[in-house]
Amino acid sequence: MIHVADPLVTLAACLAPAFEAVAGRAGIDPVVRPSDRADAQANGALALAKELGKSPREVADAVLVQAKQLTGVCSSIEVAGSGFLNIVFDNAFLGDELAKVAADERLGVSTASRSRTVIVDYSAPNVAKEMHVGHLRSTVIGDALVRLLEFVGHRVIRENHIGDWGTPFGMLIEHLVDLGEDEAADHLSLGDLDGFYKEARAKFDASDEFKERARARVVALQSGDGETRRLWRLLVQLSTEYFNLVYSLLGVRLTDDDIMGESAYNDGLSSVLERLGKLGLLAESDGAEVVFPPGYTNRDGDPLPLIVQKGQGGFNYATSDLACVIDRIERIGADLLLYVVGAPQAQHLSMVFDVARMAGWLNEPAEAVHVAFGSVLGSDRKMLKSRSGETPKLVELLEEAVARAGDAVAEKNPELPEGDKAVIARMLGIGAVKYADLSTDRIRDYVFDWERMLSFDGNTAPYLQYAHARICSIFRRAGVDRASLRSVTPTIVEAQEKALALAVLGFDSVVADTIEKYSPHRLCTYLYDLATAFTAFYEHCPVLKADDAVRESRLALCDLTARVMERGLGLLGIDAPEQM
RNA sequence: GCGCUCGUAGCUCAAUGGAUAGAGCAUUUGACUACGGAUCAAAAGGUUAGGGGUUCGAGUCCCUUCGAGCGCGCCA
Repeated sequence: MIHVADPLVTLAACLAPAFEAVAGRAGIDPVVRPSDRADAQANGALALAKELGKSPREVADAVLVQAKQLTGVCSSIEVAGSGFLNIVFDNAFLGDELAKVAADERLGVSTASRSRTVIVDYSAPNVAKEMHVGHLRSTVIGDALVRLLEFVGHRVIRENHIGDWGTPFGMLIEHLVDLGEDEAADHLSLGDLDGFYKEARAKFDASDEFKERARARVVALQSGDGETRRLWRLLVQLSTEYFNLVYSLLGVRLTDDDIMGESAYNDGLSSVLERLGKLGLLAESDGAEVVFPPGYTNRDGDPLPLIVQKGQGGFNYATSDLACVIDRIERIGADLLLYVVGAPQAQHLSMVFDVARMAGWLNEPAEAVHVAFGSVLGSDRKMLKSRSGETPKLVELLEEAVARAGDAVAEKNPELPEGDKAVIARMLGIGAVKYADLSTDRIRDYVFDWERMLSFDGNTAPYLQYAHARICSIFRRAGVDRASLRSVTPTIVEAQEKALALAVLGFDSVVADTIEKYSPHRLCTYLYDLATAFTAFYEHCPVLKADDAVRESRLALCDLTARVMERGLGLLGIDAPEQM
């Protein structure tokens, strides 16, 4: 495998010995950062000055004297300001690095030093309930993380923890019985899941007789009654068929094989209780079996319990979540559990993880991480609502995105064949929605705005897709085989070429950084910067009009940019059409 | 009441403890019969909510006040 490092990483490795020689000890970080005054800067001298009892500039000067092995990597290195080292990369070095990336299927992205078995728990819609924007965030962020983690070589297991169990299923099954199976199937296959749920709920609230039947049905379901189980499976099946339609429209990789609903852990629930009991972690509180993880208090300042068995004897979601941890670690052998779940559940998950650690189920190096995200807001900065005041259905939102993108494509590029138009509209519309969701720090709430996300200007999917399509158009005009450009060593001359080269070479680092923080927005920001660097290059550096050698070099840069853009968008789950 | 998260330009958002806090919208000005104008350049716009502290250096770390959102025993 060809390993190509980010020039900043190479530089840091080259500078470290010089810093260590000056410091007289190992383990010095040169603190290499991007710079707006040079290609890079090393700030390590400032931190070292106090330790050595010298001024930062003296230290920087000393490092400079030691740093002779930088020839071939840098063309200039100088001390500036209060002790910064400003570094300019050698153009030939950058060209060689680009050639390595061009020859690499992975575009220079290295695989993880330690491959882990990662569970990504995401999407998690509820059976017989509509998918809404909350599921959008979990699904889109989770899907991007899956793609990123797989790309760097982890064993990734997708788990869709659907809500397919619990007391509501009594009323849902009784409602299904009332309607008749065929009628209910029609109802649900139309995607009117909320209607079905609401009708059941209304009957439950209005009729004592229905309420009684629903309760009896829950008991029958939990005791494994055959006919009840069959009806339950029918409900689950109708719902998952509907989910699959949404996933397909959305272009995420979840399938029925990834479903691990709450019901899947039923058999492990009593064992959770038993094991906690044996460990002496259980306490009895108001008739319930609970665990008190330290550090949590309720309104009255009393210790807050995690309830693992209700006063009535039933289990709840905490029990199921613990069974789930056990399953993932003991059966699957996972060492990283990612929960792509909304921020409001932070305390619950934190308590579950703490209890799992207390019980010894979740030990180093295995870890569980809550990949939390904020809410989707309307322009009023309140939870997004449709005009009628309801939570918008996810499918309708996606369909509107595709329709709006279709209008834009029809307007901007009327010559496209109808069939292509529909395909491209879907890529643009879905891409826009996903990118809007992924491009801001996930922990914050974000404002949903059709016009902004579908704009061809600014940090949006259509802008990035356009940058990519524009490059593809250059190749059509040039009539070159893109693959033939991949053995070319680009010649870096102009400042815009160099800026683009540095952007391309930074792909490896940004992928690693994105994964380390579980923050897809870092990759988004990078791709936007790449597109910006490309347009500056494209503006200043003629490609097709240039002389042969320069033309080939610039075409190679174009090819690399397009490949990084397409791969980067692909890691986010976003398509990059060649025309739009 | 306690806890968690957030607070950055008019708006929407960036910014591994590093120099002068960056983009995009919107605003103003300019370039060019255009290698896809779905373009580019420039200007203007900031007490990083307030106050203290740590540090050579703080939007970033700590404390505190204010504001917003969310959570806090048998729903998931």
